[in-house]
Amino acid sequence: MPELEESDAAPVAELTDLERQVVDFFVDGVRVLGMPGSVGEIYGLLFISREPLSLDDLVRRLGISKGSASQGLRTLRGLGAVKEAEMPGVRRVHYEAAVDLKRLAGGFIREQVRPHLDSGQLKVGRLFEAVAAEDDREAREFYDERVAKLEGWMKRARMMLPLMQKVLGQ
Amino acid sequence: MPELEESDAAPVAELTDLERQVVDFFVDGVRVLGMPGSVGEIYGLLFISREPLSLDDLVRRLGISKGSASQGLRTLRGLGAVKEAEMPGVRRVHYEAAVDLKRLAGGFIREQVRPHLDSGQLKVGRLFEAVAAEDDREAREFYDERVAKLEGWMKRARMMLPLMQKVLGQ
DNA sequence: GAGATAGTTCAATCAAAAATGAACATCTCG
DNA sequence: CGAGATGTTCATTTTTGATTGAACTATCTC
Repeated sequence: MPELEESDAAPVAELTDLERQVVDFFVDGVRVLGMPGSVGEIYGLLFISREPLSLDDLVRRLGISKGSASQGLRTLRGLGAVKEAEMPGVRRVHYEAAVDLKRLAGGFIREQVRPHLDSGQLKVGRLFEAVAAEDDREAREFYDERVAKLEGWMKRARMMLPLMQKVLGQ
Repeated sequence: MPELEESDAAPVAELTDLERQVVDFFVDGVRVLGMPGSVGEIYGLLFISREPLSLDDLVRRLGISKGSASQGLRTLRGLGAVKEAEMPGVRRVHYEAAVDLKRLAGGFIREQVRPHLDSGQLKVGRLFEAVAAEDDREAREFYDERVAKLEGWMKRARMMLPLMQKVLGQ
């Protein structure tokens, strides 16, 4: 007794159990890193696919919109998390997951971490200026100590980056 | 020529320029770490305050609801990012910012990072099971290699934690 | 122990972020 | 060319998650 067929959709292979689990794994992963779930879906499916997939493959298999897929691929390209596969004679471009952790981490740091650290740096500079404008000496000393602490925190955060690269790389 | 006074609100000291900047700094900071902005507001104001503040102080100075303040303080307590100040003869409990980076990082790792790593660990285990159910030998080998890679990534992520503690601590 | 004071909870509201999909390029090759 | 195929953009819709605020609990004070 077949259920009502989905009206007029092209027949699309459901994700296998394994694919579903991997996709979900990466959805969670990228969410933790502050990125939209669709990016994780796309990367996850590419990661567990034995052959490169086109944008249209992703749309059909994941059931997401063309817009999401396009935007998600743009993000992944920016991170260096996908590579275009050479497919002679095939027009449509196909992607595969980049699986070099060092490169992935590098991309993430460059695109998502560095900008925040840099703008934080700037803001600390402005904080010191704001502190200098304080008239009361005792207050100014307290504020100065706190902002200096903040500056130290930012410095340590920057120290983490190469260290991360080291642990993750190779 | 004074502007129209705010109707009937209790007179509340506006945040100073410095306070505003520090609060904004921490709002951005906690957002990057995936926490609600109000948590950053509260921690930021405590961080730059020369004396401990009560929940009600936070509500009035930041212009947030009692609910947000209560919930935000709960989160910060969970992280070990605030301390209750001893104030003999004062009923209402007052808080001050904990400013030991090692402790802050430890709290963040314990509350926000560890749970994700643990659940990821579990999921990788289930992935290996799903791979084992694959019939085609070639496919199974490919999947197995990929999931093993994932397992390796998780291991490296776990290696990062003590390292972070080390760089940030002391 | 009655009334005030302090703080928490949680259903309802609101706002920020993500996803959609139609319109718009840009190709490709017959 | 020009007709299909491919991919991007972006205004709108949807979803998610944060915030509010009223009701409630617990605790002090006299």
